[in-house]
Parts: sequence; structure tokens; C-alpha cells
Amino acid sequence: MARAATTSDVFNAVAEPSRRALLDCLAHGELAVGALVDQTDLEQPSVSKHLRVLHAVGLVTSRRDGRQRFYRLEAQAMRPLHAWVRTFDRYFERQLERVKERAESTRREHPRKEPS
Amino acid sequence: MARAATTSDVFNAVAEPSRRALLDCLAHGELAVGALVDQTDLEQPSVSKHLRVLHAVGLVTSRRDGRQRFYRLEAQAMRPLHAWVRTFDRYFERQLERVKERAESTRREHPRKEPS
DNA sequence: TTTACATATTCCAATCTAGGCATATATTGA
DNA sequence: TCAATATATGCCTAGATTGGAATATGTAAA
Repeated sequence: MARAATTSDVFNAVAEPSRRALLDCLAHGELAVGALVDQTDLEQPSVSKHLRVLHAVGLVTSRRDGRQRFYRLEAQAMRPLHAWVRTFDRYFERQLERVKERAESTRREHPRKEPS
Repeated sequence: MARAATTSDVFNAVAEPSRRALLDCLAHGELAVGALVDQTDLEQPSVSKHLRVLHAVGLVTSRRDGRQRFYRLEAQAMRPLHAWVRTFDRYFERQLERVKERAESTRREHPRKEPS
């Protein structure tokens, strides 16, 4: 079996750095394809193809205005990714605590409250 | 050019559902390969191969104990992913606000504050 | 040493990819 | 209708993959 399609889910769609770059651009607001080409170092066909993938997983929607086509970020499509990553939030905290505790215990053995 | 290697970064590493499943298992604590095989519907060689990828990007570390090898989650390696996803937090909120505002404006017309 | 157990690696097949280039489609204006 | 602009699509190639089966490596016990 081969790798899953990039259009199979949001995880695969955002695995590509260029597509993340496009989403970063769109975070500031709706943009036409040409503007995205200008703001990245991608060729126009590449941008269109990446947008197609992003559209397939629902991360962007588009609207036509004359000959231009404007793309807009649809952040709610990022929800599964968001949710999964958040699952590990406690482990970030736990590690922070561990670091703090270790730093503490080198000086003396008393927990503190304030982080740096 | 082909797709980037799964070992190129955390984004590519977690794009694979099986690897996310493994990380989910390891979130409860250190586990040997055999336990991971039991807790998933993956064959042993697949588990080993996926763990190799996860190790390559720093998402797990391992420790040998007799003939077993225990793997442990290294959550801090998820930081780039975590940070990127958080970038879009405000858009989740903004969308919520938009929904609320729309509900408001259907009743009456009230001027908006400012975005962000 | 031999055997059994736990894990890792190799080879394979079938896909899916990203970029480059050419070209098709669509819309506007002369 | 014809030219110009904006975007999308098709074709190609090299490369990277996943799972499966077989096998190799490594450790422990008999």
C-alpha cells in the first residue's frame, strides 16, 4: 500500500510546507491566486494545485470576482488537527513542571508557583 | 519532485493515522513494542517501522529492558506543530464571534467592535 | 550451545506525490 | 471576433511511501 492521499484528511494536507505557507497567507484575509503567487516563491500552477488540495479537505473556499478567484481560509476544517494536538497539551505542562521541579530540587526542595 | 519524507518533520510524521494511534497509546505512558502491537491492529514489523519514523523526528525515545524495548512519548517534539496550529486559534474564536454576531444582527443592527 | 522470545530490517508491489512546462478554460475589453 | 489577463488542468519524471512476508539481530533461559 502507498501513502495516503494528501486530500484524504487535514493532517496530510498540511504536511506540505507550501500549503502551510498558503494558509498562513490566507490567515490575514481573503486573497486571489495572483496575490498568493506574489507572496510565496511558488509558480502559479503550483499554487492552483495546492489550493485544490486545500479545497478538497475543506481548508479553503473560493469565490470568483471577474477573472480573479479569491480564496478564503476555513479554519473550522482544522478542528480535527487542533483537537488532536490539544490532546497532548497536558504533556507539555507536565514536562514544564518536570523541568521546573528539577531546577528547584537542585537549589532546594520546595515547589514554586511563578514560571520564569 | 516527490513528496517530502515522513522523517522530514513532525508534520509529515503525524500525517499517518497509524503513527498517531501509536502516539495516542504512548500518551498513557511508556510501552514496549509488543504492547503497542496488542493495542493496535498493526503487525509487529509495521509498528517497528512506524516507531522508527517517530524516533527520527524526535517524537519518541526508547530504552531497552532485557529483550524488550520500551518507547516513550517526547511531547516537546510536537512543539512546531503545536505552535502552528495555535496560530489559528484566533480564527476559531473569530468564527464563533461571527456566528454570534450574525445571530445578533438578525434581531437588530449593532455596530461591531474591531477584529482582533 | 541451543532454543525461544522480542524487535528490527530487507525486499517487494502498488500508489501517490510535487514541480516544471505546456496548454486549456474563463472572463474582460477593444 | 480577437487579444489579454487570470486561473486551472494535463502530462511527465523521480522519489517516497505503506503493508506484507521473510529474515536478521539481539537477549535470555535451558
